[in-house]
Amino acid sequence: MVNYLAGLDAVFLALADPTRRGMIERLSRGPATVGELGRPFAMTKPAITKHVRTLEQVGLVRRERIGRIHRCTLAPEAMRDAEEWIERHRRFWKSSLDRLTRHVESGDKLTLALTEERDE
Amino acid sequence: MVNYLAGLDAVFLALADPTRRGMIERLSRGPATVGELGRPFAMTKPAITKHVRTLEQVGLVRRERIGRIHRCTLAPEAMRDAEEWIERHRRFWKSSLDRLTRHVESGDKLTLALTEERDE
DNA sequence: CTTATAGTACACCCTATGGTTAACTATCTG
DNA sequence: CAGATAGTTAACCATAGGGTGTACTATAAG
Repeated sequence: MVNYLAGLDAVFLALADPTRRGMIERLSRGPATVGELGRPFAMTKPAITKHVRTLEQVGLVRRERIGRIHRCTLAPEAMRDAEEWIERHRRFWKSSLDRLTRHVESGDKLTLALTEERDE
Repeated sequence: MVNYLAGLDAVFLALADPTRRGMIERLSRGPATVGELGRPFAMTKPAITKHVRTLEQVGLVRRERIGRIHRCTLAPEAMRDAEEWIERHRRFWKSSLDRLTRHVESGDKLTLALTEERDE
């Protein structure tokens, strides 16, 4: 019924890490190598590799090998679904809040608000 | 230097789960009890409790106890930072893509594009 | 009082995540 | 060729996440 795009899980999960968000911020100012992406963070190269690969796998980063370096660029189209999802539910908020307010103001109609969605 | 709001970690992580996104979708159509939130999902009550608590802890859901039921409402203000973060980097995309395109079109200036941000 | 209902707490399991060290491949440079 | 540089792979570790079953609290209802 509700469509849980598997991609949303992955994108939100990728964004839930400060290191990866930092990499995205860096990439939003232009392409960078893996080494450059990792330099600001106090962690080893394999850890950096993993983060970059995560970003690549969820489609947020594209990679191009040039000689021995890997040139990474941001591919923020992958963020569209995530942004749309959030935006959609932030919009619904206002209307549902209005309805709620109406119920609250009418006192004991609260119970109605609670049971109106039950289907058993 | 870069401000990694701890809250962003938590909100993105909360959104990275289909069950919790489903609960938010449900709540965007009006308040609901914990039981109502969990009914669509094939999992036990303690699991539901945990998901709801997660949403509550990151500030996406507010809870009000009425007798033995817990009335949950959406508090999507907590999504603002997340949405803003995404929107910010989706905006930067276009400009950085423009710069990239310029470099690509000029052939061997690619190397320049890769080194221009190094500060060591 | 007794039972059903709403929800939580606790102990536990399994797997995924984020990190490490060590060793490796591949490219660039002297 | 020898060495340095960029990056990955593999094995491992600790912790957190999502789920379970069972037991519990508290309110509602007969």
